[in-house]
Amino acid sequence: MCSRTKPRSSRTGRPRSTEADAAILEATRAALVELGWSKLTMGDVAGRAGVAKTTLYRRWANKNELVVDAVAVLFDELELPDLGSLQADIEHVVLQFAALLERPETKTALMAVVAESTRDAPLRERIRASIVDRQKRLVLTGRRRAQERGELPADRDPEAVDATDDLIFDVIAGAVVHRALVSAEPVDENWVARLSALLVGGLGAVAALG
Amino acid sequence: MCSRTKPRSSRTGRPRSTEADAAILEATRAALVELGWSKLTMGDVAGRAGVAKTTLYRRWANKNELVVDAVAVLFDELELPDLGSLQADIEHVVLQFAALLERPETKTALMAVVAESTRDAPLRERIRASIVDRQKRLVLTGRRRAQERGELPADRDPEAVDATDDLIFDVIAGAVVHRALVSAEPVDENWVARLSALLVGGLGAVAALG
DNA sequence: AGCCTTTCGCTACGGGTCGTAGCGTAACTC
DNA sequence: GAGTTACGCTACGACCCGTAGCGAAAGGCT
Repeated sequence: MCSRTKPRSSRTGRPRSTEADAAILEATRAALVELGWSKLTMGDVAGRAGVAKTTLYRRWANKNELVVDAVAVLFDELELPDLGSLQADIEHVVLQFAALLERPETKTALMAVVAESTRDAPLRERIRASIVDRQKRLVLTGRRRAQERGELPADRDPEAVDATDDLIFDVIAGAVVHRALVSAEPVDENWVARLSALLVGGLGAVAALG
Repeated sequence: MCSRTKPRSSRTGRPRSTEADAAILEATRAALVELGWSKLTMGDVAGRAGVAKTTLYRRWANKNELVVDAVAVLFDELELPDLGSLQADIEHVVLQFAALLERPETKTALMAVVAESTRDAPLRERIRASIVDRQKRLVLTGRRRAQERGELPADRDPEAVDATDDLIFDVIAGAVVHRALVSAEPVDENWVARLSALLVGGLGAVAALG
């Protein structure tokens, strides 16, 4: 980020209103809660934010990118405190992620923008940078801690480690999303306990693959 | 299905054209491939199918339900041949499911209708009945076969069995979808081998929870 | 201060899609 | 043949999109 000669407001002229930025993103989340993704319109968001519609289009090219930015900040809440065991860490982060998916803003927006991203590479990259990578970092630190505790063996083949990290990430995030949005059933302690038991029990078998 | 007094074409009057049904669903899939979910319009589908727009609205209330029906038939391809071991069965069905998700019709449509279903209970039920349950059945038969082979212990607590079936379903389907659509990386033999190893290795730990 | 540049709110617009209504015609049942 | 329903077609109001043009506001630069 900020890699190309820092064109921050291009140095001259009237600067972008940061209050407008915040108001627009806040209005977008409010509109997502009330209307949902499909009925959200740019004009409605502009009205809520007390801003002209043209001001939205100066900042975001379309509804998809606006919604990604509006929802991305919610994923800053995700943290991974050290609870002393791999299983406890997993259960904590899964419950956190599930709580995030229960919020109406994310519930209606996340799948929608992912669906759009299948035909829009820039959008896919934006989602990856502002949402997906932020979650994936949790997997890396969780594994590192488990290795420091001796719950997992130290790294041997770095490629295998990366592949396993990718797998665990897709399994955890995918399972929670599928449970919450497709099966539409609660992510409660019972379910989380089973999922974490599956992961902790299965990680040894995966590591044995080398 | 057909539970309420079988109103099949209500007995009198001109019957619905089954050719039109097929043409519309086929046209919907073609439009999904060419245009994707967001740019697909009812008028365009009607034109492709050689049918008036009003004919579409007599059958489907909106774009969501039409697309669900158009995509649902693709999930009939999913089968679970007995390959002799739980791990082989898992790997086969995962590769099948991944191939289905690689098709542009399903890739663009599946996440979109799931996103819509978060605010549309009838749509959610339609997806469950015509797509989700069809996949879930594979998990049940896979488990049953593994038990018959002795790879998994016989049932004790039926509630625990149901909970584990639900978990396995969400983990497999969720992981594949997340890998294919969110991470946007290939579901290849390497990845599938790791996933199935994780599942087979972890199932014992889950069963121990009772 | 004055000039330049950019953003702002506002209005208006053409283009497109939605979902429905109304019509005359076609197809099937009794 | 009479009754009923589906069909194709056209037209329509309503809505949303994304942009253009305007004068005014808010900064930087000399």
